[in-house]
Amino acid sequence: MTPKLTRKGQATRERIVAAASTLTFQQGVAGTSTEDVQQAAGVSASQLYHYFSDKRALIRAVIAYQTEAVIAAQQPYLSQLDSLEALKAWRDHLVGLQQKRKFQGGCPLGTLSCELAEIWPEARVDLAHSFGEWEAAIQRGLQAMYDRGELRGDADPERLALGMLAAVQGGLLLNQARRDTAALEAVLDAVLANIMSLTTPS
Amino acid sequence: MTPKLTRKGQATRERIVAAASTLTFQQGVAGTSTEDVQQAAGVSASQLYHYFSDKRALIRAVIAYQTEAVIAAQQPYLSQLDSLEALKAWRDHLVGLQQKRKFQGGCPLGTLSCELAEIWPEARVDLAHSFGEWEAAIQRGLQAMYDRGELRGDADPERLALGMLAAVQGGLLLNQARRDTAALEAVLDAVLANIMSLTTPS
DNA sequence: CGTCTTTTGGATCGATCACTCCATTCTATC
DNA sequence: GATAGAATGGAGTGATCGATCCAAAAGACG
Repeated sequence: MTPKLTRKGQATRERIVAAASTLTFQQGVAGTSTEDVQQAAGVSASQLYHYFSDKRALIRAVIAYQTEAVIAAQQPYLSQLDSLEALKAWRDHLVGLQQKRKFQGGCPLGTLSCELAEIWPEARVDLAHSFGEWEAAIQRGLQAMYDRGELRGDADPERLALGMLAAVQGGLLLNQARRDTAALEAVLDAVLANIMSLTTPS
Repeated sequence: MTPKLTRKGQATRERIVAAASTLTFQQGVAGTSTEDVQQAAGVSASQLYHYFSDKRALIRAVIAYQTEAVIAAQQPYLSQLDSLEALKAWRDHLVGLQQKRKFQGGCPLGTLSCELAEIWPEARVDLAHSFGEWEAAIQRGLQAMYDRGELRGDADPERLALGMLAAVQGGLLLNQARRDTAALEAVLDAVLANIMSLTTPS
């Protein structure tokens, strides 16, 4: 089923996915033609269709690529969500990243989901799994706090993680539309304050 | 500048905008061809281009149309945000609406923003204003609570409203991807709990 | 009724897009 | 170094889409 790939072939495939990811992040899926990808990756049409059966296969690879990229970028913060300071550091990281990006692009997964969810069921399922992985990473951090007794017994790490992820997505969406981080900060601070109210008095 | 429109012409124009709004909500802007709109509205190509200079002009009309629709749908709840019960009623309304829609489509403005923000600056500005109107409507409700002394002095209605809007957007985005309202409920409840913690003890 | 403007029908055009095809070059493995 | 499979180059194709044009019908208004 899977054709053999030489080292050179793997590199070319990777280059195509990376170029497609950058372009779709900047211009959307519909706004990125296969020719755009070819040019950005420095490959010919036959190369692109040698590694991907069609544009959809390429975009699914982009989804996987961005999922890994997003999780990897968050991991350093999420892996040691052991205190409220760590939560705030994560918050500041997100806000700072958006400022560095000049408030452009929003969340790679969020924009993909918005564009594809209703018109391509398989992509929607892929992205739901991506969000699931991200949520799980947040949840592990909160669960660690819970297990250490830093969160009250009636706190629900799973539900808090899901709400946190939703807050990030909504904040980034408005960040993109408004070209400032006020909404992102407001919603993250609201959610963080809620978590803070669920900590055990020390 | 604006050509004269007879009553019949106004009706035709309205029909085109309504059809385009429905289609773009279901399939996105890029996924909706002018021919799709023509067929759904029952008009010919010359009619569409008689009332709109190009597809962009039509989409800007769609943005205005959806903005009014969204605000109008929220208004009954937002206009009397005079208690925590009213906030919860609004929350339940949003959740119930998504269930009725089978979790499809998300927020009309949110999806438009995701798709257009980076590739069409004017649309981004339009949508930022749309979000601004929506936020203002929420803020008026919270301000009323504040003025009545139901919110503590250090509560910031403007910031709370912005965070609330972001929570709605993020919740709806994940609602669309996951096909359930768990994320929407989680983030709204977190934000509501935060507001509740800012109420004055009665 | 007459006439001027608005509205409508429908064919059509040029550009763009996803995708294909065939020939050629490279590379792994023995 | 021989050979089979993988990788590449580049022209080309059919379909779709946004947009245009000209002429005809409908409506407003004296």
